Amino acid sequence: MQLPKNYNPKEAEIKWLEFWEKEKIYAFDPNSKAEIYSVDTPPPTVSGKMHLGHSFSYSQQDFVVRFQRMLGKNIFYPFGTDDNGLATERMIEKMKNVKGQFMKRKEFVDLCLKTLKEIRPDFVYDWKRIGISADFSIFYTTIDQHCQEISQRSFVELYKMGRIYRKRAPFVWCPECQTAIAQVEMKDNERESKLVYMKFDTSLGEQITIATTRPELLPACVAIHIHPDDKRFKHLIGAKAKIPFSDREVKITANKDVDMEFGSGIVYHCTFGDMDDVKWMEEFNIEPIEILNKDGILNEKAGRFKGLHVKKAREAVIKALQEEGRIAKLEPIRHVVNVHERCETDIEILITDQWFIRYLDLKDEFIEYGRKIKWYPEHMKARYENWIKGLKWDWNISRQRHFGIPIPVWYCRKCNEIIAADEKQLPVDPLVDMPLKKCRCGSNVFIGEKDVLDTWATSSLTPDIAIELFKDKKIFKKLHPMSLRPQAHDIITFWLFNTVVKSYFHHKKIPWQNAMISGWALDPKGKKMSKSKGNIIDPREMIAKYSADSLRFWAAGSRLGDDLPFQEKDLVTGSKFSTKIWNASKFAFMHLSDYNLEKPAKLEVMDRWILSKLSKVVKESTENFIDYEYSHTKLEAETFFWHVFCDNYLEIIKDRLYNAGKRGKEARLSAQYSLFHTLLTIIKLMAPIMPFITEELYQLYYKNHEKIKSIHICKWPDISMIDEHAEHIGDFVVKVVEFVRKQKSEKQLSLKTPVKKLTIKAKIEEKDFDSIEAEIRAATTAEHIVFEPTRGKKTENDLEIEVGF
RNA sequence: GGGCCUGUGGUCUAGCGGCUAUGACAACACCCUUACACGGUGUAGAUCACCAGUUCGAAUCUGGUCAGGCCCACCA
Repeated sequence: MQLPKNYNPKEAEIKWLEFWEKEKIYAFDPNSKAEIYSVDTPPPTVSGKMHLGHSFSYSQQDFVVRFQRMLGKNIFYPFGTDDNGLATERMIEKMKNVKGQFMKRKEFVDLCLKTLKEIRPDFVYDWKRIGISADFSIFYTTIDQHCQEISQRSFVELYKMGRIYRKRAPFVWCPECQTAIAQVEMKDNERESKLVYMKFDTSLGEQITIATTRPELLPACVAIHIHPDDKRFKHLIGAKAKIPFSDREVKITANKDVDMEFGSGIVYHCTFGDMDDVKWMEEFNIEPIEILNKDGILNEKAGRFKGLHVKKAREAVIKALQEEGRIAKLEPIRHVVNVHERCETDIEILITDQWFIRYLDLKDEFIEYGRKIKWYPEHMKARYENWIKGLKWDWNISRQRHFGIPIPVWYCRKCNEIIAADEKQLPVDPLVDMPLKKCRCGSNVFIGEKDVLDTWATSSLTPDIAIELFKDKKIFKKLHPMSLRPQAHDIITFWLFNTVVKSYFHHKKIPWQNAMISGWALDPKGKKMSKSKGNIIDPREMIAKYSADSLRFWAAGSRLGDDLPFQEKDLVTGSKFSTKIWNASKFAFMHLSDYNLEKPAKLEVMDRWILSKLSKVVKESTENFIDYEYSHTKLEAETFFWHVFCDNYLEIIKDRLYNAGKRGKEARLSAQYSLFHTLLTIIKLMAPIMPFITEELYQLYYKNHEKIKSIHICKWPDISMIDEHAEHIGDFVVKVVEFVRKQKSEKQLSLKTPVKKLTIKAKIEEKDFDSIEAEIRAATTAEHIVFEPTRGKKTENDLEIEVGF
């Protein structure tokens, strides 16, 4: 069998992708009796492009899945895309140059759906291209009817449980997107700003100075706070302060939350500058004064500043204060403001009607559930618990957007009663559909809820969504809880946590037994990759330049959970590995063309040596893979292949393979047998990491013998041919060979140069030496060998070698 | 401010109680050896961030310091 000189990954990888799909190699079999391994695959957010971080973490989960498949398990590995929500909405607005808010909802939603349909196949192809072995026929998109139904059903069930409520409450709001956003959707932006020192009159006659970065909220000031221990000001507690530009007076109250060091040491309490303001509002039972509209423009309650946008109002208030001589000073300040991560707009806190899931009373249960899940790596659990302990708000699930899953409720026009959809009628669009029953008051005139569900309210149901693609209820029992949730560490606090929450409510069970948490791909300097920094690496370019296998090989180089700085040269390593295994296989297949699986009566020492070492590698690799330590498996297989198998074993057996006449047919057969099994095992060990080239090599030679369609459904190697004695002798041979090589190298001689006389003194039995003398002779090109066994006190490692040229 | 993680030759990395501390890339020297020059063999290069402790013995365990990363909170 003659292999082409070079391996061409560009052609081969596409060929095998098509083969796997056509032959349904990764299909889940709902009727199989084999143990199931089910995966709650993260649905990537459709953005038209896979980024390097995706290829990193999805490769890592794929290593594990492919390993589990080779253990003979029935793999349930669905694939979905997350294309519901604000991210998609903004993407479509950009792509199509439209604004959702100026369109009819239906029209906009249709445009989104149509556009998604166009771009989705390309997007999903990126995942196929890196060799993700999901069953792409088990497919969902979080905006499809199936997901809508499940998501709305979850809402209705929770509503019936009394877990969902609607409340008018202060909440984080994006004036640009005009929707409520969650805590996790915010990010910090550092900014140059002015700290404004404003002078207020008090009922005691003296003036006080208050420092703020938000002077425009002046008309919304509801109180002044002073620390009760602040000697400078405590006499003012109980007095009143007059709000400039209005007739209002507010109370000066004692509040121990005040930081006496910041600004002037006096806080003005507005509606709402930050979350503290909200907290104090409740604590002191103060009525808010809402001066901001949803678009960030001040309303009539702002008096003379009405109609101005926040930023304009800020300047206007400063100017007005200056005119009245009420500015003590303006201090430049660098501070951090919260912005909406999608559009980088400063967030506001507004009082709006929102839907919430009540869950703060269940923190202990959620922590308990987290402890039932096995975390890989374990320390990631700490992040989960930390997050729960710090939770302060119920889960806001409503968004004031167009594109999303509608909240399935109506309001009775007559009595304002909330009517939830009937489970039978799901999915519904309350703006189009009507409830099945009349209101209790007898009315049948309803107003549909306009709000949609936040995307996490749906993606927290991915286990249900994926499993229910099979209508058979028995399947659910087999698949739930799922075996594995793979994901990256940045979304532990929402996607992972939210899924646990939903599973708690709907199933009273953990959603999965194991969670494997990947790290991040960082830029070469170890910094996070982001568009704004311009340090993005496009995985597609890397695949085109190297190969998907090389990219995966790189991703296997980092331990689970660790971040990995990207260096392009690391992809070269993967490609080199491919070349090496290609060439080694070329050699092996050449010498195995006449081999027919016969087992020799007796295995030569060096063959027992390699098989024994291989057995240990297999054992270690398997154990590591079971613990999600694919990087160890990769490293071990790599090192064994390159340095034990290629550098030494192949060199040593060449003589037997080429010179059967001199060394004997049995000796050659023994080498063939070992070569066959060792290489096959190496290819299998590497198959989860490098699925393409291993498939290519398998199909070229081994398939004829193994009779299984693809290497990826072959059995994971299980060999135990440990032979300590052979290892000892074999190691001795390698030491001698290496020593001679070194001598030749130092004398700048070709490795072919014959050795006239090779003298070896070692603690090896003569009969053992006889068994490998021919191997040493061939591998060192020695013409004459003198062997002296050493006895007595010398340790086993004692070895004296003399090389005479 | 709280939590978690990390700190090993120029770069990345293995090791996580006991050997002259892995390996890759880069550098240098040599070798076209019948799988591979997209290769092979070798050489040089690390006081394992710093300090203290536990121990017969620490890169490895404990405490502290410093530096970096991530998450959370705060920033009136």
